[in-house]
Amino acid sequence: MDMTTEPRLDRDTTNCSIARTLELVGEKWTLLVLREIWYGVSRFSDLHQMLGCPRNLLAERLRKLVDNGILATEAYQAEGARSRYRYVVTAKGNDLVPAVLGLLQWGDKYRADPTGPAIVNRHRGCGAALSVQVRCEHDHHVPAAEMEITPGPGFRTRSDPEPAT
Amino acid sequence: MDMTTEPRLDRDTTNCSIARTLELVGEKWTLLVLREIWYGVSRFSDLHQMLGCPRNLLAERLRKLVDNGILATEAYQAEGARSRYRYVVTAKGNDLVPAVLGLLQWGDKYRADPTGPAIVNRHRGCGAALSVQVRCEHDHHVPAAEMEITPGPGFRTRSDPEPAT
DNA sequence: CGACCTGAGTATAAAAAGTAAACCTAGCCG
DNA sequence: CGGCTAGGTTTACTTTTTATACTCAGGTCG
Repeated sequence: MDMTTEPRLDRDTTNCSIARTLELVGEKWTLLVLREIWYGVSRFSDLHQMLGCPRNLLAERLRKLVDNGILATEAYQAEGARSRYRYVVTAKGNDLVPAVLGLLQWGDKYRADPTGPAIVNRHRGCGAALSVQVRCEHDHHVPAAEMEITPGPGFRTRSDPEPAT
Repeated sequence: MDMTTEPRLDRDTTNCSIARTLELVGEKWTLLVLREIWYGVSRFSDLHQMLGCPRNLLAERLRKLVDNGILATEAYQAEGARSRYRYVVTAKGNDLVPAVLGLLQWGDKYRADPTGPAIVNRHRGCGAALSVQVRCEHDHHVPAAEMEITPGPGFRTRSDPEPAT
C-alpha cells in the first residue's frame, strides 16, 4: 500500500464495495452460517446445533441471505417425514469464498490452534492445498507493498453532487 | 464445495480460524477502520471524520487492533504542534488484504455503484488491476465446485477430549 | 502570563442488537 | 386422538452501538 501521497480527506466514503458487502454479511453469525453450509450442514436445527447461536438470529440471518440470493432453499424429505426445506449456497454465495478463505488463511497463520487447523481445503483430484492470492492481470503476485490504490470511475468527493441517475 | 458425503454433525466447531479471525476484526467498523488506514488516513480525528462512527468505538477498535499487532502507533508532529501518534498497518495487518479485497471484489461484482467502483487497486509499475484468486499449490485456479474440505490435524469431534497441551 | 484552540480521546444516556429460553405449528406415527 | 419432530416465533433480559457532551495536554495568541 503506497501512501507517499497525502490521502484525500474529502473523499466520499459512501460509495464503498467493502462497506456494502459487510452490510449483507458483516453481522454477527452470518459468515459462520455460510461456513457451516459450505461444510455441508444444511438444516435449521443442525445449523443451530453446530453454531450454538440464538435461534431467532439464525432465522433472521438465513432469511437475509436467501433474500439476497446468497443462499437458496431447496425442498427435501427424509423418509417418513413431511417435505421440508434445506439451505444451499448459490453461485453468488460461492463468490464469497475468496473473502472467507482469506479470513481462514489469516487465522491459520496468526491464531492457529496448537494442534493445527481443523480443516484443510484442497483442490479435488489434484489434492494440493489451497491459498488465496492477490494477483494482477499480468498474473504477478502482488504483495501489499506493491498495491496502488487509484480512484475509479465512481470516485466522488464529499462536495461532489450525487450523479443524476 | 463437494458435499456428496454427509456432514459430520459431531464436529467440534470451536477450533475454527474463520471464527478466531472474526473475533478480532469482525466487529462493526473494524474492517472499515483498516480500509481508511490502507487508504492513507492515519489520525484519530481524520478517521472519525471519514467513517462517521462513534468516537468511543473508534478508540476501542484502534486499541484492539494495536493490542493485537494489526496496527501500530507511530510518533509524528505537524509543524507547530506537539508530538502525537498516528496509526499504521503492520505486516500482520497487511496479511488481511486478501480477505478484505475479497469483500471488495464481491461488492464490486454484486453491489456496484452505478457509476462504477470508487477505487481500483493496481499493481504499481505494471499498472494492471488486481484480483483475489483461490489457487492450489500446483497453481491451478480453484473454483468453489472443485474445492474439497478435508479434516486437518486439529479436527476434533464434540466428544473428543481437548488434547492435553 | 493567562485565555483560547486543537487533536485525541472519555463519559454517559438512549437506542439497537444480541441472547436464552419458552412457546407455537404442521404433518407424521401409533 | 395424543405425542413427537423440524423449523421456526415470541418475549424478557443483557450487551453493543450511537450520539453527544465533556476532559485533558500542549501550543499559539495577545
